[in-house]
Amino acid sequence: MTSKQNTQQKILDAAEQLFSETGFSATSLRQITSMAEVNLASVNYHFGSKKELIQSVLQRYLAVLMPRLDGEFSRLLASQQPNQLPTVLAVFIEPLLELNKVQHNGTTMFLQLLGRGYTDVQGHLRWFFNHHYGRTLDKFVLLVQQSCPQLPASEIFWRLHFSLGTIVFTMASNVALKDIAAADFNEVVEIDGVIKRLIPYLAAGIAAPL
Amino acid sequence: MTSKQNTQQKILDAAEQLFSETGFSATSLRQITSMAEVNLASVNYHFGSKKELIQSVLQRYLAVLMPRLDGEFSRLLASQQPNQLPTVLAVFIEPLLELNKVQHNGTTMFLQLLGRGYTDVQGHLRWFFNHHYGRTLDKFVLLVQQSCPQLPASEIFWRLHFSLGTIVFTMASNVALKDIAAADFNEVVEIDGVIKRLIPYLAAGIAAPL
DNA sequence: GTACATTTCAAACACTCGTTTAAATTTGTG
DNA sequence: CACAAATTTAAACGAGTGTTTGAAATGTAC
Repeated sequence: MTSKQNTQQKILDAAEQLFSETGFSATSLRQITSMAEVNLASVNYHFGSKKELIQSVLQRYLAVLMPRLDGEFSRLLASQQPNQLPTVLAVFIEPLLELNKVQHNGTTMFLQLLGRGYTDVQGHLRWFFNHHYGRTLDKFVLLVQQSCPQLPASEIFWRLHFSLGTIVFTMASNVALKDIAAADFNEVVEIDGVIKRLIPYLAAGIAAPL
Repeated sequence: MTSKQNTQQKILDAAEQLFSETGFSATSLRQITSMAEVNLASVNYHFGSKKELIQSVLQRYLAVLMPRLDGEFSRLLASQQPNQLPTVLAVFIEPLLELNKVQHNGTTMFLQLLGRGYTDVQGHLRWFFNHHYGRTLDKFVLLVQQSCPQLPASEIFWRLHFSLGTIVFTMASNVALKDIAAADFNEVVEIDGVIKRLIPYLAAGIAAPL
């Protein structure tokens, strides 16, 4: 029993690291099992298929993150007056940073994985996410609409998708961007720094005058 | 001679469509040559390798786009006083729209390809782009710096990459977004309309207070 | 029309991929 | 200890990948 847990965990750990570095489809099961020091066939034995392994890797983060997010959103929605947009964004982003206390490099890896999910394999992952966590996302959209009453809903729709593009793209190319920043500006940037830079940028864009 | 031109062109056309739809590495040479109705080996004969084919596909757009951009940037730089940020962005985006007059779906495909270049194969494409068009890009960064003298160069670096994410992601999911907007808001949006919406959003984000 | 260069073509190469199989091993239980 | 269930293991499978090869076909120039 301990060895089963051990094998599954070792596979998940290696997979999440390689997936976030190289992407889902570019990472082979042989790379994963080699890094995890387990047998190749154990992925199919424990998870069924590579597809299900990908979902399991994401699920480990989402199971921690989404209930927290849902709670925070409900809390903000309960307040009588509309919330400030930077507050809404911060409440969205803080549980992301909390992931670091659960797992080493949690936020970085999860957001890179999320970005990979959009750019790599769109199909089954998007369905998986919407099916399980669509309700929570609706709450967030409602919060933003309350913060920007001057904007029509359609404009908010577009601007939230613009923002999603920024987040996904930034996290998917996270490592490359950090390297360039280090080379060009002698900057050492951690994920927290990137996210802190992201909030004022997104808030200004979403609330921009028409 | 005509058949050689024909084969190369047919390969480039099929490759650019499949690359933008599926990504570089997920698209096989057999898919490309099958769609182009040419022999498998002709890719290696005419382009050398898949890697060089990818670069040729991008080069066909860049050869049209970058000289135009370079000219516009030089023109703006020649003016004595700094330019307004929305002006700089508009000058950057308008040549992108010009691509549509050169090739069918030019802008959409090119930006999707650009996005793939960042998320798929980082290595040789980034080198290729910087090596050939780094000077032009520097002019654009300089223009933005002149428009936002209060921002440090490193902050502008990050915000420009945030903006690139928005552009790439929006264009990559262009079709899906237009469908959702039409269904949810009874909006009929063309690519020009999306880009017009982008400019105030990006300008506000880039110029956001620190 | 012959000679030469260019281009096309089918076939094979060497390799990697995710998955399956069946035997060997470890583990839990009566 | 013995039996059965769970797990690990090495090997192979079939399919797909980019690339190479050498002969056939086509085009060009004398």
